[in-house]
Amino acid sequence: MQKKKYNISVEATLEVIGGKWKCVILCHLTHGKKRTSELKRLMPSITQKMLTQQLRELEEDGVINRIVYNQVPPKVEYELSEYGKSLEGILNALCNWGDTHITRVYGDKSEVLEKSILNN
Amino acid sequence: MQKKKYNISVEATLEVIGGKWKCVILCHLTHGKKRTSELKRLMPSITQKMLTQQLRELEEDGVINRIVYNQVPPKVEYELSEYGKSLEGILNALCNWGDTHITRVYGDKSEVLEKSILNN
DNA sequence: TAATATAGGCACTTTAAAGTACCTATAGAA
DNA sequence: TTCTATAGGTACTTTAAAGTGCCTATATTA
Repeated sequence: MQKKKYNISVEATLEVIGGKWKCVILCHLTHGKKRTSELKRLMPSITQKMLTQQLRELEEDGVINRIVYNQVPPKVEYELSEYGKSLEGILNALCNWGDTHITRVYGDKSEVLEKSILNN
Repeated sequence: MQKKKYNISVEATLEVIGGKWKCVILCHLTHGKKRTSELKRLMPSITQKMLTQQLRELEEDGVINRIVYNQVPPKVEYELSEYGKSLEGILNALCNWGDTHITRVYGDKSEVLEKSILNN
């Protein structure tokens, strides 16, 4: 692995949880282990390819575990690894801040949050 | 402003602080007010265009204040707004996590962090 | 007098991230 | 026997993010 130079340590964090999907995936995993298909249902607009790709990268970085059950049709679960749990505080804070921000900008959350998640 | 639908509230956070530069800029601003040229020096690899663009967007979202001094050559300062300060906890946590992660992955921080910031 | 520092704007190009389409395997149910 | 659900893989295309190059204004300094 080639040693990259960072100008500020937050850059290292962004390499792990940056991008459009990783924080979303990790936030869902803070609520517990999830099958691939469950994640897909929780993120209706992610494509199969992106989901698999992001999960692979998160696994490579050691923040999630991939649990394969040897059965057909296949069953694979993902969960935060012990190391990934060190991100839980950040992930919850990111979710909460977004929640507050939505209220600040739009007033009524129900107008911008899909019904499916209003009861979270 | 068109009302976007979010499937999870962290998406709203990412609209404000997502991308390659915004967290970095905000992290620097947690250490206090900074002139444009200071930010540029702190982020040697950002281009003038990206810096200005990201600062504009952060200002539009209400997380930073732009302070213009009417003088020549121009002097402009940026600081976290009151609202932006609600992100301080997250920003510090992101920096700290990155710091730990670098140690975990590379062992010796001095090999991957530019000297200029090792004494931060 | 000419160079410098400052904080940008704007048109264009490049690159990386994300998305689309189509493919695999197989147990069990209809 | 055909269909469905599951968890992918792969080649290709599109889109959005980021970068490049060149431009402005003016007080101060060398």
